[in-house]
Amino acid sequence: MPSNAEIAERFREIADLLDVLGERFKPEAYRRAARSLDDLPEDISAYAARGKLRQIPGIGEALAAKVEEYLRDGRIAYRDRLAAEIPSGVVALMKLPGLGPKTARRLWVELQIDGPQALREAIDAGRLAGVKGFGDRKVALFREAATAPAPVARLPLWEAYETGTGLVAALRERVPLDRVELAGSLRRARESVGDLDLLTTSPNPSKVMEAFTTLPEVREIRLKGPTKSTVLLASGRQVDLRVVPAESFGAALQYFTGSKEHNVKLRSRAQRLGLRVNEYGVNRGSTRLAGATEAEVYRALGLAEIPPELREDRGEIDAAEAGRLPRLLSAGDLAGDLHVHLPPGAGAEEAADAARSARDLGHRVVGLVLPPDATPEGFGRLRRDVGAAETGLRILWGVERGWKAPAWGGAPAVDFVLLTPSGPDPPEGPPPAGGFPGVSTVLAHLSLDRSGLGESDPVRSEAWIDWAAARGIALELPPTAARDGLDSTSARAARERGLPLVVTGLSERRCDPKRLQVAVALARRAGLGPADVRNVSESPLWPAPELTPARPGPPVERPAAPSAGRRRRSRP
DNA sequence: GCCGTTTTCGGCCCGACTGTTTTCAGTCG
Ligand SMILES: Nc1nc2c(ncn2[C@H]2C[C@H](O)[C@@H](COP(=O)(O)OP(=O)(O)OP(=O)(O)O)O2)c(=O)[nH]1
Ligand SMILES: [Mg+2]
Ligand SMILES: [Mg+2]
Repeated sequence: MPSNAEIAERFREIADLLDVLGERFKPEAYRRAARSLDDLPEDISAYAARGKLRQIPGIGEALAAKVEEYLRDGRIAYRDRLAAEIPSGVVALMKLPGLGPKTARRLWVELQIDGPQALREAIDAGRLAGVKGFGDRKVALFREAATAPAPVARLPLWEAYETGTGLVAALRERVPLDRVELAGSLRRARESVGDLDLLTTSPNPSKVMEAFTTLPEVREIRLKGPTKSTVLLASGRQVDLRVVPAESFGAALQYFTGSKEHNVKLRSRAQRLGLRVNEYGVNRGSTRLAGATEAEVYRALGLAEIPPELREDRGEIDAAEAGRLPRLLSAGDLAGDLHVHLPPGAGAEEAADAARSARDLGHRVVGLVLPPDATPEGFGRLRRDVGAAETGLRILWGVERGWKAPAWGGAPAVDFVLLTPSGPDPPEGPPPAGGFPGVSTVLAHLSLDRSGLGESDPVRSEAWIDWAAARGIALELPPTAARDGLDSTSARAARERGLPLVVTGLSERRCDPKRLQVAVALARRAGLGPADVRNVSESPLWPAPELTPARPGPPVERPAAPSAGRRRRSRP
């Protein structure tokens, strides 16, 4: 859906330009519409053709006209006029850390500074000295902002999770803390995370701030106050810490988890109810109604507690009011992980270790995955040697098979095949030989990634979902999202198509509960419940696809029939 | 520019930190 993204980008440009002009609410109106376009499940031109543009949240008469103009002309005259009036460098100035629309405009209008480079030169030439409101400290800050390297890119969720949990552990080592949570986009399980947001309660906030800002990995202190500090790590990654009293922990967690748009909607709702919501609690006048837990905060607003993964202002507040929030998957629902890699040439010991790691987590089933060069003979030996050594855990054997791999040459059959694509798009023509008939198949290591951030390219993910749906092939939700499988947006679409879905940790040698936890969070973000996920059952396999047999299929050992009530696939 | 179980016009979330401010503006979360 290229035009959705293009129009969203044009609207965001307009928003930035209007910011520079000092407009108050219009910029947010354009950003809201841009976000709606990003969230749209279909190409915007389909809405335009049906005359339904105005039904998109944040699109009214004026913006609908601009969408139509772009679809017709490939440009929006209003944007072009603004862009001609305001040098792009002024927008760049506004985006420097610590500078905003007011400063950028003043620099431009009063001092003819039209970009970061010009700002640095002006400062070095002393042109800012004595200008009202620009004292020495501010000028120094401007210069630093103008010469600092560009801010680091967003981090894929899984990496943010590792950095974040490491940081929490480091902080706990140095100072006693009551409660600590990672909040922000990480807690919401966004596929990409900009900064890390930490919330704590402590009887001694200043001690916590001191410990936080002096952590060895801290390169620079951006802000430091009694309740809030911001630092940059050596990596350039920003971390925000907020400390609040224990009785405000729930309200603060609600605030710091966001999203911003969710918070604004919630607080507007509170206003209507005669209430005020902030990070310290819910209040009516000077009476405090809630604050210790998030559930309390939502209840005070007449809402069911909204899972963090859904807090994006995409209708979840109305759903919470109506009691229509979905029952989401939780880690405890899973019977086991279906994607634990065994190393090349793994023997019985390694396989047994992997199985035991799963059993020790209380799992009832594990999918052990052989590397692509595995052979039926080697697999036969491995399975025999592992034998009945394991108790209380069912092993399902899978093998990764490349698209062009020769068909699996004979018995014994594995329990499932992880078919790995060789290119970015589904191929035309006959189905691959890598799989084989009669065996459940999942597309694995599917890379739909658009930007290296775990977010899928909507066009390609739709193509793969179509391809898999037509063949009864399952799709995978790994902790790395679109790098290796579905992200939450495409998982939502796949669920609507009724595809078999598996939530996996995609780990090496051992079942990794932390990776599984992240994958579950992504599944929750997709709105998936236990009924949508195959591996909630210890018989998680799904019907085998229809692939062209390369040779008569070997006898297939199916330890158990797939559960009843499975969805039927349809041919295209 | 959008939007409506108080509004079709008047609102549009609320607070922390910093700098230069003598009472607050700007930026950010
Ligand atoms: N009420 C309110 N809350 C905000 C605002 N801006 C940010 N927050 C809250 C909600 C955010 O999720 C949280 C953390 O802010 P961040 O800027 O780190 O955003 P977030 O973590 O959601 O996304 P990120 O991946 O860091 O870009 O603070 C705001 O303008 N108003
Ligand atoms: Mg954040
Ligand atoms: Mg933050």
